Amino acid sequence: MRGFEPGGARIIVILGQTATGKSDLAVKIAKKIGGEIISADSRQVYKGLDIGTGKITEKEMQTIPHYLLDVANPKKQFTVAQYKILADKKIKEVIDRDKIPILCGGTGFYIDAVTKGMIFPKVPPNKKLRKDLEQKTAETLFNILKKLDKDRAKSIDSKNKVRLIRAIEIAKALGEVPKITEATPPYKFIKIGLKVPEKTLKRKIRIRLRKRIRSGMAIELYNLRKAGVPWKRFIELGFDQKYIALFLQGKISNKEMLEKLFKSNWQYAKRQMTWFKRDKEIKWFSPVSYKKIKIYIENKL
RNA sequence: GCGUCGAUGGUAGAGUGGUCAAAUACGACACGCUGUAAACGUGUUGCCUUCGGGCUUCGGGGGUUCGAAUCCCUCUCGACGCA
Repeated sequence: MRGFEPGGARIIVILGQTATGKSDLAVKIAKKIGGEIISADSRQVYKGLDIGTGKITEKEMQTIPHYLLDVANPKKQFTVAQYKILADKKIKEVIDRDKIPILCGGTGFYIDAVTKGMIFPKVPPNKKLRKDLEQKTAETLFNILKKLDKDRAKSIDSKNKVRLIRAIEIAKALGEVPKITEATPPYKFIKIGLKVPEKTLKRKIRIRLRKRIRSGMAIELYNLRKAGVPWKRFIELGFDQKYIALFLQGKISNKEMLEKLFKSNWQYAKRQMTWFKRDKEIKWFSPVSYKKIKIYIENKL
């Protein structure tokens, strides 16, 4: 720990729904204030998933360093806990270089993991146990958890199998689920949210989709397939890759694919907003009011 | 023209005399989330309500019945078959 007092170093966070122009803004700001960008996107971490996830291109980066892109193998599952570790490290590095970290992305959970200092229990996924537990009903799982850890059982969503399984996994490994903890990070976060009217956003999503398809989103996935990523995995990699994979396999028509792609993008955008809405620290701007954003940031720095 | 089958809530699609404001899925809307988060889960989804209920719905009209989305007649539309 050197140099900065708690609350001293500033980190800019740029978040918002998909297709609102976060990446562009981040680059602009970075150039202005001497920042470096740390992605907060749960899909762009994967190598080879470029067009389909809207990953920024080399050219668009305009020489600004971007981190936490292409850090994971698409065949393997990447998780928040891993992200959190990598992000913390990168932030520190950037600050040590006297640059300003700009956290930019649309994955609310990843952003919170960093900005709220979430601490994840160090229990890696136990594949065998999970497979076992997956067979059981939510009710059964809930009862198992109750026996292992009453406290966690009280707060958990008793119908959510994914959560229940993880809780049991932790409880089995540690004897109990550690109380949810957050350690306030030693930074000050300036959270900028980009918001666009519903109609505009829908249009933007449409336009972007068309562009992605034209740029060869399907080819990109086809290449992943050839590189040995199983079709099954595409479903987990995200909606764009899911529906394109279904199309490539001849399971849905072109028309159906386009409909699903748009719908799932839009639904995602709404879910993102549900997440962001709760964070009262976010200051919302229209992506076109760059000047206002700039002034806001400069006042906070 | 004759015959058969069909017409159900935003969509698909169950229901074939009461337990039906009508399964289920999708969509829509809202919400939750501490190692899958583009994931996963929850709630609401005819109208009104003092949350007890009340009211109007299953192509249109008419009937049978204590009671019809369900049975009968008829009309409209659609699919198929025969001419």
